[in-house]
Amino acid sequence: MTRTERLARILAILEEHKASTVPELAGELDVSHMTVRRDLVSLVDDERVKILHGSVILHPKSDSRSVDSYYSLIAAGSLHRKQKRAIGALAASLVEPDDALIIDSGSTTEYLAKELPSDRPYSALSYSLNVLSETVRRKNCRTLFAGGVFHDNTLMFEGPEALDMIRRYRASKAFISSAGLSAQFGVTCMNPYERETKLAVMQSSLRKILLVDSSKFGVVRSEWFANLSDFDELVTDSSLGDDDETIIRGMGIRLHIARV
Amino acid sequence: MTRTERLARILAILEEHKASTVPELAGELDVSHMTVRRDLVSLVDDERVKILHGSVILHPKSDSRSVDSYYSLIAAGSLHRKQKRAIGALAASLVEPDDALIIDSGSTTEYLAKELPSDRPYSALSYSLNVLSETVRRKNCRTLFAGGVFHDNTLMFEGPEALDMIRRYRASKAFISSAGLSAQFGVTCMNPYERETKLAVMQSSLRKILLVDSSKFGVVRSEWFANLSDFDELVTDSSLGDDDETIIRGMGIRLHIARV
DNA sequence: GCTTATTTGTTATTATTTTAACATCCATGC
DNA sequence: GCATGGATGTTAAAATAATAACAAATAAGC
Repeated sequence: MTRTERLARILAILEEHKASTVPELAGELDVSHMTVRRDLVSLVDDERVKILHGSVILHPKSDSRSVDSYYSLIAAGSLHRKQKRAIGALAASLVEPDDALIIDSGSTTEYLAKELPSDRPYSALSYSLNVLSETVRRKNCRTLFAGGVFHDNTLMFEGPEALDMIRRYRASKAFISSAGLSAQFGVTCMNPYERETKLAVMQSSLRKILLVDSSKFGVVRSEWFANLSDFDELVTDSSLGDDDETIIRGMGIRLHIARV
Repeated sequence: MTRTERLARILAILEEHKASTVPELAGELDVSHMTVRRDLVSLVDDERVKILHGSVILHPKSDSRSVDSYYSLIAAGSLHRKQKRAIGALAASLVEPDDALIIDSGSTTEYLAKELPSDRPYSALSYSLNVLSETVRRKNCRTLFAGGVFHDNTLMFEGPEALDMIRRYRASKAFISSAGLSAQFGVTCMNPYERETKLAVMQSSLRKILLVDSSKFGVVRSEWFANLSDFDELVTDSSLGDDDETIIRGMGIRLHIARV
């Protein structure tokens, strides 16, 4: 077994058991305790693990994998991470005191939820587990949730009652994400149930704010739910092309560009 | 500082730092290392933490924890823990393949949710965050959720849409908890919104199963939602008095007693 | 094939933690 | 006020882990 394999196995064991000891790892890997120790210091240098006298755990920073990530769409290797995070942070800064928000599902809106301000009061209606996990823990945020049947690939809940709740609600701002947008074919998503929900959100919201990273421009998916011109604002990242920027501004949409 | 406060602070510190040591905790809590040690063994007995030589971490099982306990009603010092856990486990064993469940809010039902079987398919409708966190992670469980406005003391969601959803649903079994029950004054809870929800659940469920630890017998709270005789089964712990047992059996209620 | 460098193992020493026994403090009831 | 039981603190001995120095094994270069 190579050294690299050993390091990987150590991390795997820690993932599973949360913690371990040098003798335990030495037994498991069938090497001496000194070898384990030396492996561990190299993992410590990389900030992958933390050593307490007598035991090893995953580094608190990288450990976000245990539960949080269960309720998250943001995987380690997911695409356009930096862009999405920047977009989320910029969008969060648009929240004003006493706003009534609707926050759509998706990984970009999850970043928004993570960055939500904690110094002013507002309400937030959502329907996906990843957004919910963030809003419930904020004291200054009144959390509303539209339930339904759970879909475990999108972490979203959906059903007639959820639509009713959204239709009855009035949002001052809705943060909506999409899988594709095109000047010609409009703004599109992947599933019929997402479409239904987004349609209801568009109807109930005063200002409609689209959150998309620049890779979505020109992309068309199967489910249409709005025209680009239906949105009041758009938040994206700085890789946006000049043509696209001209088109968006030409439609009178307020454009926010997050520098990455 | 009381012992209970100390236990809670230890758990809080572990939540935040993932791990700690006896000297560290002793310094933080300003008590001797022996006191910390004795606190820790009691937490180990409750399976709340795990001790490795030289360090302490949250127990892997309850570590679903880092985030989870944020969504939990089960605090370190909460009362009748063992009884509730035993009741939850026994109630979970009543779940049969293809059951359509409604799971009420509360700490007893949280224990039920934690023990839910993973070897058979069923649906579970809930409306509280602690139950939700458990059902969403089970592949074999179809999760339904009745949304609404979030109440952060009970971790429960409530509103007209939630009631609609419950009323439209048909459960083969409902697991309901209560804050008090009395042969004379019926089964009671604390808040009007809990009452509304529980009433709806009673209406929509074929078999109504009450989960209460024995300390609730003879207790009357402000909000009535059912008579004892409205329930088909009752799960409680072995400290139940003989008189109460006779009354319950006399009503034709199937009684399950969890040995602690 | 030999030498050299790198990795791994062994051992003894040092430091830390655990355990246990006993002392002290504090609250409670008589 | 005094006695009693529970919780907390102190101390020393035993167990376990960390460190360091060196030996052995393996891999790499010539």
